[in-house]
Amino acid sequence: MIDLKAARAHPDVVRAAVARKGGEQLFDELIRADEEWRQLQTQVDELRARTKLKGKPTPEQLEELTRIKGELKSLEDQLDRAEASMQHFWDRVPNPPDASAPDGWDEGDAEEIRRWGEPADFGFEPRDHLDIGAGLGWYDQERGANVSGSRFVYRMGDAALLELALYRFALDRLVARGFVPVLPPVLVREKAMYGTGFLPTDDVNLYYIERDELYLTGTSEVALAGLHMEEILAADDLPLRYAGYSTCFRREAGAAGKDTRGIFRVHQFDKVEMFSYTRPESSRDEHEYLLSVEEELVQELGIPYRVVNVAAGDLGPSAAKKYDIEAWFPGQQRYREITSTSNTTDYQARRLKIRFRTGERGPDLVHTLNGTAITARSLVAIIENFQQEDGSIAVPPVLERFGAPTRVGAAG
RNA sequence: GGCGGGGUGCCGGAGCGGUCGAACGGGGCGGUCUUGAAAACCGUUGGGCGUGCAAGCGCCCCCUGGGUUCGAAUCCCAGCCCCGCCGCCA
Repeated sequence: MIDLKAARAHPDVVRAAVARKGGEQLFDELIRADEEWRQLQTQVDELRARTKLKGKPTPEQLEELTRIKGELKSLEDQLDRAEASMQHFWDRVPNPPDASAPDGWDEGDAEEIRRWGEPADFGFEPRDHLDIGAGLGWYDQERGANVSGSRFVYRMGDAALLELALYRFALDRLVARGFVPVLPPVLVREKAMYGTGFLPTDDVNLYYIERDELYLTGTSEVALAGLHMEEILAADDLPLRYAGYSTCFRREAGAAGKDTRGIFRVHQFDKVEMFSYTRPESSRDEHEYLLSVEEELVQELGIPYRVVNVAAGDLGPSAAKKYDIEAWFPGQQRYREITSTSNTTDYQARRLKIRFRTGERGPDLVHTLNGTAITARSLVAIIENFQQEDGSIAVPPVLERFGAPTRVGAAG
């Protein structure tokens, strides 16, 4: 949710910002509904004040009370409806994008910030991860589809070990930086999903267990953000940094026909996710920090990549600013997203009611940020970038001590 | 799944249906005392919303949502959560 007080004080400014995400209609509706709600609120408050009596009422007072209560009843019904309407739009107006997020609406409008590393010159026709793993029994799409449907894949053999090594590697590096490692729940209640901003706008992409009224999380961001919901944190504890490892579930509605090959886009994958709670004035620095951690991890693995600043219109509802790291994928001959870090400012914190004690004034909302450390997609990048002509993979040495096989797919 | 107990402020813990946003203790903060600290003493200390430049004023909140009542933290119903015991099963 956006800052309503700021929206009332400077509607033009907020409207213009939100318009870069296509939210100007919703914003106008919100302002209109808010005015109606406030007007009714004032009326109701005044009436209620008149019903406040100490001790037993006299017969005349009783009569007066009955009259006021009748009036209150209908006014309160109106107030409830007005509030519901206001809340409806408030839930949907997106977080205003940061001024430094470029204009635009899709991937092509992202601004490239820098490149690192050189795509390898193979001297042979590079294959994609599926071709490479084919003879090695790494990825079984057919049986995955048979058991679970399309976009479900078995990862087996050395591919499984490599993946686990990658997660353990990321966790190790994050713990060394002071992140608290977490194995979070992947089934969450509606309020956690709502608070993180995936509901109500993104519900087609969520798996839902109707019987227990629980949602499967598409990222551990949900459980990590929910970890402190409805809490007032101590200022001295900030920033709080967590590293969550979990399986992620996404319906990928609207992605039909896209990236159908291999494990690039699947309904279920694993991820190590960073999540920070900060003071408002620190979130920009924290965002740069999360990006730097992501880059260090990718650099340590030696994967060539570029960093892009995602266009305002391509941000989700929660993010004010987002950096993607796009790795070079030789099998596709282009850069594709492997990690993403967002500053959601106070948007999630307001929904989740996460505040911190300021000392002077009352409690203030924290800012929350998230960033991918490693996903299975990074493994795809490794397989494709470090493939050898003989079909083996030159595994990044750092992964060995985390259980990766030293040479995989080797002919000899 | 069955039975029982319980959910009150930062924590512990009271609360005949009206004078309770809430006793008392602890903690925090400010002060007195002290060379400094401790102890002692005094004071202070929940959140949200509306309105106002502000001081302030008003409304709402004692797990959540309904209900009874002129009036509910206190009574009734439903839900959620926590604790204990039994059963079943990873």
